[in-house]
Amino acid sequence: MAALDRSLIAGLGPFAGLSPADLDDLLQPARAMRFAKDATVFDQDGEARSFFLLLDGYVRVVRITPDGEQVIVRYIKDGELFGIAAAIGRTTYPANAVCAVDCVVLAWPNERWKDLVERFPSFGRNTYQTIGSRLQETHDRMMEMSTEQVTQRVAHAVLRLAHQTGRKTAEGVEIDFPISRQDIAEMTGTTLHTVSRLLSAWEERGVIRSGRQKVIVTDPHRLMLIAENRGS
Amino acid sequence: MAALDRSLIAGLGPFAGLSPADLDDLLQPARAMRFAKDATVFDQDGEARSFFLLLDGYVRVVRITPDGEQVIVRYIKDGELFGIAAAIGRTTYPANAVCAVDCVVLAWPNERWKDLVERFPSFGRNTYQTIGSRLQETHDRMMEMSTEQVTQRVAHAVLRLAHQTGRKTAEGVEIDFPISRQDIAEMTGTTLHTVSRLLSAWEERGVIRSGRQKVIVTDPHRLMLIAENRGS
DNA sequence: GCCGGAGTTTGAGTAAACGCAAATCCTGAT
DNA sequence: ATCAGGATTTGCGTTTACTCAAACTCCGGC
Repeated sequence: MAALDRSLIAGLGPFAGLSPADLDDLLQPARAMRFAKDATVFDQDGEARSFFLLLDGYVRVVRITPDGEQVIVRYIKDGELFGIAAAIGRTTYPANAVCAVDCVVLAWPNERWKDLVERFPSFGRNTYQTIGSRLQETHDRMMEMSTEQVTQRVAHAVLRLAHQTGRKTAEGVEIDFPISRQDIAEMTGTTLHTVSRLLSAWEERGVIRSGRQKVIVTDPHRLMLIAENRGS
Repeated sequence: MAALDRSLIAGLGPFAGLSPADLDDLLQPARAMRFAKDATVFDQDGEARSFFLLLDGYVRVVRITPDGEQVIVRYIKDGELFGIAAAIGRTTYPANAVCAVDCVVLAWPNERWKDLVERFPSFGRNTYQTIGSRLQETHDRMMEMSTEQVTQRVAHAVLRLAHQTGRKTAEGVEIDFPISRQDIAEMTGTTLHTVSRLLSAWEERGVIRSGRQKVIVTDPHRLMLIAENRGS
């Protein structure tokens, strides 16, 4: 196997502040892998053997309830670490990771975690910061679930997706991967029917354009007003 | 000021695996503080100057929404760290910390965080593990909020409190600090009215005994069935 | 012992969102 | 070009839990 090139990961958040030589060292134990759309990178409760960096694509992190319902925890975009159970002392993965599109992934064996963090402290710090901001985000979503009604939650979710993974087009900001009504429902704790009704109403009023597994936000400001419960 | 005695923290989870000498070192920069019931240890968005260990009492971690609603994120019990913004690279506290009863707290200046973690790596590992399990717990609650209805959420919350902070009495397991219907509502994303109706119904059926700011679980098994949506 | 106020209970009406059902649309595969 | 199946839309009845309102209870302080 040819060595991986350091340019793959140079400049990515988790590796900020590392020298070219460090990057080479860090890449040494990593393996590159490809996954087709809808393939799972790891399974909930499966033994955590590796931690991952998403080089290209989008990964959906999904938890399954005891009675089979799905909840989408977050979307991972390229440049982000995921499956970092090792960092917090877990031995199994807490959720499924499913590719929303074809993906390219780097995988490190979990045994190397301790070693790598010791040799590259800034990598450790960056990773813990990532975990911290995810904890923060999760709290934010928990607050939304507690205090907002469905309309606002869906508006917030769409705005968040557009902001984090949006791609500018002629019509507006388009969410950069295929996303169904069902997906949005699983992010916001509602049903695909309700999501469909909301999106239809917003399209009516020119706030978004949408189609099969596609959402384009054409009037972010208006959508923000809806999210804040201050707009039509 | 007299030096703090290492027996204060010996045996607590965050300090597992440290020698008596290490404990003394660790305590060196710490200050003990007392807070009366309802006093706030730190404020949401306030500059994070310290991180804390709860020596005695119970602390409620509360987030306030932009329009003033409160959401109880978690309860801290004695022996737990809290306000560890520094560990995840934050400079402000993400929530309020309010004493549910009179409390005794140790506070370390945030500047010492990096230093302490470097000198006592096991302390760092334990702390990150704590953060990890809180992330986990938060995800669990988010799933509950997404997929369960109010009855089950309240049942789960009461069970969790009884389990984590319960005190055995003649009648059953009593939650160890004063907790109002309003508090339970703010933990589960509902209203005090609905909580009151549920508790009354459960008391009717002998599952709990309750009073002013007091809840005793007399039939945990039955309550668990309710939480799983498999019981009356 | 009395009083004030926070905490709690309970009722009635209402609104939000779900569940079910059926029709339609769209896309990728053949 | 056709077709099958997933995705979406939409209507309708129902349920859940909220809101508003009012009464009640109990504890702590004077």
